[in-house]
Amino acid sequence: MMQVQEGRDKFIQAWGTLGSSWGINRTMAQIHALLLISPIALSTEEIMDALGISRGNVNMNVRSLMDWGIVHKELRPGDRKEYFYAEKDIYLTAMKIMRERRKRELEPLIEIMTQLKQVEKLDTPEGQALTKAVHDIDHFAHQADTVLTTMEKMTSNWFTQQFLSVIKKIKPLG
Amino acid sequence: MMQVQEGRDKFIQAWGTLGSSWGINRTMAQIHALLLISPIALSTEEIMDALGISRGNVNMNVRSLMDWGIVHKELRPGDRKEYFYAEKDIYLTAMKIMRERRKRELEPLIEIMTQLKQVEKLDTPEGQALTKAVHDIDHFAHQADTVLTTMEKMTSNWFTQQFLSVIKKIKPLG
DNA sequence: CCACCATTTCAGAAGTTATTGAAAGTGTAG
DNA sequence: CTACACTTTCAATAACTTCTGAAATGGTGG
Repeated sequence: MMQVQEGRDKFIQAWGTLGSSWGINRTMAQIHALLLISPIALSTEEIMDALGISRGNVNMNVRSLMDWGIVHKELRPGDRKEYFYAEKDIYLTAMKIMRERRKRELEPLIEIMTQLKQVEKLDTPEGQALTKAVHDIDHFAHQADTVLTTMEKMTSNWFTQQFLSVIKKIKPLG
Repeated sequence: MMQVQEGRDKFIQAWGTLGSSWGINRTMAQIHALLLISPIALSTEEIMDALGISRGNVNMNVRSLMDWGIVHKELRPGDRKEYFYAEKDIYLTAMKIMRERRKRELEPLIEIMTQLKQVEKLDTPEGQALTKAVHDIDHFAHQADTVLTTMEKMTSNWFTQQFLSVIKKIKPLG
């Protein structure tokens, strides 16, 4: 049977590979994996040691992960160091990644298509083919945007409801 | 008002940029864009000239696009050259890309998680955190797989129906 | 305001991926 | 079988991305 240490290594390695096949860099994905399976928040040094990478590298990638909103900083009283931990809810994590990609990729695409709709409408085959492609992609992008935005809202509702149901369980005591 | 030539260039450039932010390489995306807005199938040489890239590069990337099933080969009688054209239905294109990514990314992920479920279940915080992460990701991956597979089936049904409705319009004559 | 500890930045090094172009391979017509 | 017209491969190299580590910056307690 596989030992925990071996499992952790495999997990980190697998997540890194998956990350790079999405546009995410290997190290960023590995740091994310490490934090995901760490029960406690880790310092920069601990991440450096665990993955054998430099201080600068950890800093840069941890910052990106925080930009994506899937890793957070923890400050401990009487300690100047920063400790990092990952969002542990995998659905929420996936949703945040989707949200970020929608913003970074879909929105610019829609913007460019809007510009391209300004192309002079010529009745040449070339002109028509371009106009059709732009129209179709614009339409598609808007639909995709709607679907993803709806999913985002559903998730945040679901999240809010979970949160409220937890609150309800506590409140009756007061 | 923007001219057609300027529009084509912008379109190709935009698609290339988008492609690279997804894991697709720039040139592959640009060739796809070029074929998408070309009313006729293009030869290797025509693609080389239009994008200013080498023969080998065109060959490799056109082949990848055909692997994804979004570009096809056309043979003209009495001509030894191969001509390439893109699938013009943007929804079908998107679906084929999804299908391919599901196969290439989600399936390997599920496989690795299945392996990792074999990790010895220890009651240490480390062991528990790993077990939870593996379980959650496995569950999520299966759900995502189901959603995407369902979408694939819906599209192929929709496609079949479109196809059948075209057939129906023709058949009554026979 | 200084000393200290931690974070951030960034230029150069290392590593990775894409591209070229020429050589090898393929298949067909004569 | 050979010449030809194309396609495919692949080693060298170019382009790009990531990583390092040391220096600059930031912020806190004394």
